[in-house]
Amino acid sequence: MAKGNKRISIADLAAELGLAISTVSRALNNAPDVSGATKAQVWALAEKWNYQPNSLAASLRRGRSNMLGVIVPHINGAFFPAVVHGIENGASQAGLNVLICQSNEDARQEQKHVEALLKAQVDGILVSASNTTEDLAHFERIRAQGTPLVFFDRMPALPQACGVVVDDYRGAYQVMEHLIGQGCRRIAHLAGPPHLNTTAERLRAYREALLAHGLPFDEQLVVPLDNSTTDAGAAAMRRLLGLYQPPDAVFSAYDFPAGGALQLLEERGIRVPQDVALVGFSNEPFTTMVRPRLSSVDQRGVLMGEAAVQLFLQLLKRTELFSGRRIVLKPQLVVRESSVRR
Amino acid sequence: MAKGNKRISIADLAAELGLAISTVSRALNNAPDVSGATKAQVWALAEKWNYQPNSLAASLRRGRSNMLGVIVPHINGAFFPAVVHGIENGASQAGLNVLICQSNEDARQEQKHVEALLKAQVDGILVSASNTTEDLAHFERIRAQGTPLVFFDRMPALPQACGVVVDDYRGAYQVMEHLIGQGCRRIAHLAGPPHLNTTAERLRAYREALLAHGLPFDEQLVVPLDNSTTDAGAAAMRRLLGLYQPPDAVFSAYDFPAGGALQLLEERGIRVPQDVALVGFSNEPFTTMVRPRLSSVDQRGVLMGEAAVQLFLQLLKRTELFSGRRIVLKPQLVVRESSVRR
DNA sequence: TAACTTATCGGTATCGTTTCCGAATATCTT
DNA sequence: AAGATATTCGGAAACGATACCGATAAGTTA
Repeated sequence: MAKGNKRISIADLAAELGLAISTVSRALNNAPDVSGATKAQVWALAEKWNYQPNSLAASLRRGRSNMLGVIVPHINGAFFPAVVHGIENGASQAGLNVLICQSNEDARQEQKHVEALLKAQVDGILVSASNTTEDLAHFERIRAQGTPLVFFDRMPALPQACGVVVDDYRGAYQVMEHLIGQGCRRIAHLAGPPHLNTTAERLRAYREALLAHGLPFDEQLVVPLDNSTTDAGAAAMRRLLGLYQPPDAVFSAYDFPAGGALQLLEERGIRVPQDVALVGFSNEPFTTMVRPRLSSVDQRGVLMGEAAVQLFLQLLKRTELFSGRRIVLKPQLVVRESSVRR
Repeated sequence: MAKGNKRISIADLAAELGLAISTVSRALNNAPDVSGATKAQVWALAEKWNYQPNSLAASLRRGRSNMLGVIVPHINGAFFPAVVHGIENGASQAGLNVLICQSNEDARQEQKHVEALLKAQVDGILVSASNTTEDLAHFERIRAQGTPLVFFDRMPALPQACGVVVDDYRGAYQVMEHLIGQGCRRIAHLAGPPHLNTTAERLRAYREALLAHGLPFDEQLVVPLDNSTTDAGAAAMRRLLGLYQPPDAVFSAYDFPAGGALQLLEERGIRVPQDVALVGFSNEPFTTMVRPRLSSVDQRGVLMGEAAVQLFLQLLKRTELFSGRRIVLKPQLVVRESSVRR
């Protein structure tokens, strides 16, 4: 072992081999203008001395850090972890490290994370916007810096934003057709935030599917959720049951509130799906553990993450070509006991 | 705006103000040997030009990157996301960025991630070992580099490893005392991997609690789980039900298998908790959604993450003082319907 | 008044790479 | 055999910041 405990650099290798630093550098990078013989020498010594390149220095010189910044609202539930997993798949294939940040549905934290990521010189930023994000200045700033930016799932209303989303409208529409096909005529909707593209689309599909099938759209049947917890779902369900004409089906924009609604219905002795059919959204693992099993819509998390990285890589090559480009994934309705009437 | 689209450096600021680069640097760092007047100048211009320090350059020079590497087996379920959340809390307080990697319970991926993190010059590494980690060479390498290393939850058998864990023995022992107190006399255990400290401790507590209460230890009642899924739990439960003398209680080392066992018992028409009492481990959110609600043990994820960062910070100051130091958190038994007999 | 602190700032080496450019040798043309 | 082209390597300038050391001016002390 050379140099005692100190970390060794290409200068050390160069000195030992009597080569120039630049030659060692190109040898390690397998450049074409280094002979095979010297490459072999360099590689051998690097191996022997366990040389670890200082990626900070390389990044500084190159101008890029080989790091990908990711901002998610949270990593609870199953969806965002799945996306993160997909991102890591794609990133490791491309030789990129991934910096993950949680905004906790807080716009201020999101801004902070954007600043931090830009300061850390990430090569690109992948973000799913928080619930509370109204001001979009920090996203503009990313573009201004020339850093590739791609959204996933939650896309803010930016004209030329790139991103990959699931076709929420289509998924929700399938839910509605399914419920209507099961004979439900008075379908309620537990709605997410109206300013989120995802939940807005689900609501739009809810409405348009009703009208398309000659069913009335009753505003009383649309209950906004304060958050995506079981409690919020139970509260919303309680309100629906207090109606003069309660619904015979509930389509929830999220799974956990659907679970909460299920609990309340159980307490009240209302049968699911016979009295009230129930469908959620996200296909959380717990949907198969409750009784009756909860129908839901799968959002293709892993696929979404991988697609987001692909889009980023394309953006890296030719920014202008992919401006405004968005990839739309097909969701998958998973029908279970909670919505099947016999 | 100056310099067109280019990112500006302290050299630009220095040139504009007629100062030396070094002075600008110290001004920005609020060094004591810069006058208040010039500091104000520098800060004003930095603000006006939206100067963003290049942390790569600073890190290169300083020798530390302000980044914390984290390796988790996965971010499914609720526990590890909670830990990650705690880590982010602690890290952001300390001004550190967090690099999160998933090993997917694969020792090879874990090694890869260690290499990547070391190459990325992280200031420290926080890791919960994978299921399949036998060879510990990559952990030794971290120590050899002088990089602080702290484990959480899953700790390998390294003599002087630092880490923060939950008292699995205590938690499991409480479970057993609870079950015995409920009148259960033939308690089975769905066991996790024997080479993991966590699950090994749970098994040990299972055994010792039995003996301490004068109950026999029957090897047939200990069923190893292939993984921590519901299917594995159902399979294990099936095996238990095939026994000549089936158990009257099951303590599962994880929640999801407990959920699977619950499903199977329901299918067979076996009442929980009257015929078989059931307790899991991890306190997953779904435990409150199934019927009967599942008793479980909370592992204090957020707290664990924060404690891990604290331990890292101490390690950073005085490595030698905290060698072998481990923080032990108290778990919390949460009793629900699945284990309460009346 | 000379010497000595103190406050403030400039110059420069350095961190470890990459990359451009040019030099030296070797190989290939007619 | 002389010039043209390829191959292989070395030198040196960056990248952007930090830190050591020395210089200058002002204030203090004897």
